[in-house]
Amino acid sequence: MEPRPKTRPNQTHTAVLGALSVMPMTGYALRVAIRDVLGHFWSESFGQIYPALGELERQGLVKRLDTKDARSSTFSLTAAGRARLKQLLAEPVQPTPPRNGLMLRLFFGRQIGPEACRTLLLETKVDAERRLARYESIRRELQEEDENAEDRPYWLLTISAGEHTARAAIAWADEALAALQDLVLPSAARPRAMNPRSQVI
Amino acid sequence: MEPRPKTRPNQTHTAVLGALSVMPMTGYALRVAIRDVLGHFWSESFGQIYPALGELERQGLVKRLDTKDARSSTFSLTAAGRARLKQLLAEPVQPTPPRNGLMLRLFFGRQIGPEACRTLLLETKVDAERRLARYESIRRELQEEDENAEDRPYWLLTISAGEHTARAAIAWADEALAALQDLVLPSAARPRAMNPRSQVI
DNA sequence: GGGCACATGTAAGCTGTTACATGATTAA
DNA sequence: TTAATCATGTAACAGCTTACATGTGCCC
Repeated sequence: MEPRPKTRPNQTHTAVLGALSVMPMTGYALRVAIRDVLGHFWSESFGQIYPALGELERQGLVKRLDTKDARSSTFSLTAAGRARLKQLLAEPVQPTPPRNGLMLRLFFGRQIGPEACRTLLLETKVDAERRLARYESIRRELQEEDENAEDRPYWLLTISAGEHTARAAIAWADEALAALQDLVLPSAARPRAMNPRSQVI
Repeated sequence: MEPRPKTRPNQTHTAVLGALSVMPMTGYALRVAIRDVLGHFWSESFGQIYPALGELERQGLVKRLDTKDARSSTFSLTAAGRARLKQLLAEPVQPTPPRNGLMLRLFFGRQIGPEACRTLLLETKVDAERRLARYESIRRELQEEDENAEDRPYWLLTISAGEHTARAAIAWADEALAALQDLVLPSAARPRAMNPRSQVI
């Protein structure tokens, strides 16, 4: 009974090192950056960041600048830290097991009925529209500013992914709402039979 | 210091009760059903299912049928269990904090370079295509069989979501691959400047 | 006879969230 | 002066994964 045969690389480390690769930051700023910039596809809980910084410092991957103000310290990546980041990013993506509460509810939608499903879908659609608007505004901001020109093309890839996903969610919600409509109404009441494919893309 | 002010409802219970609402099953069959049927949007690790069944049995939400074979027991939903399921499904969807390893790698793609990103995107695309094919075949199967006619429209909603998502992933991957191409080649080498929007939908 | 699918569980331990605790600075 | 924001951390614990442990029945 070996103690620990397989340690998965800590993904928090990847995110923290990555954020610091863009610019040195305090722990607090890291939290804000991860929430506001990576927020579309990543999250770190507050209580993870400080322990991670401590661990990374112990390993010599980040170092504290700025000891002038004793109450706050800015961390920056060391050369070893940058190397470690590349290593971590090169590792295969570990797919996170899916857990989509919305789909779970819809799959068992018979138990809650079409009306409740309709509400869920409308919420989903509104949410996707909000997200889409945000992505589009972020894209505009990014394309206007001249900072981080080297990183920008990569950042735009993730924005683009968000846009595609949001548009797909909107199209799906519309289609699903129509299908529910057909389910509730007597079949003859609506002329056009929904062919799911016809709505797609 | 109160002991536990806020207990989030155990989502494993929802999935297990939901699966049992379709048909009575053994723990083993539950695991298989959750993996094969809900697998596109849900997962339960093996070690969760038996403890959950025990807890649900203690609460009188499921009961053991079939004590004829002592080594295996089929569980079915009680009336209380069905009521509890409806209650759980009616609760607001708790959004799971996102953690998308692919996006993390692309966002910091500058560190690994365009070629590594290209590889990631190609893998993503192949994966999405495989998923899309699976969804389409499941849809066909579902539309042919006559079992579970009441549940089927809801199941199709989730299949449809999978199809939309997969198609969006494919379109995005194509667009992203083209954008990377532009990044690598000198700008004049390719006539058409990529306007990300032009490729969308 | 061997391997695989069926079947049931337990134990160890990591990951990640939430609440708690504390304090400085700044804007209204 | 009071609230918000900046700032740093710790403690408790829920949730989940993985590995371990065990056994039967069936098919090739």
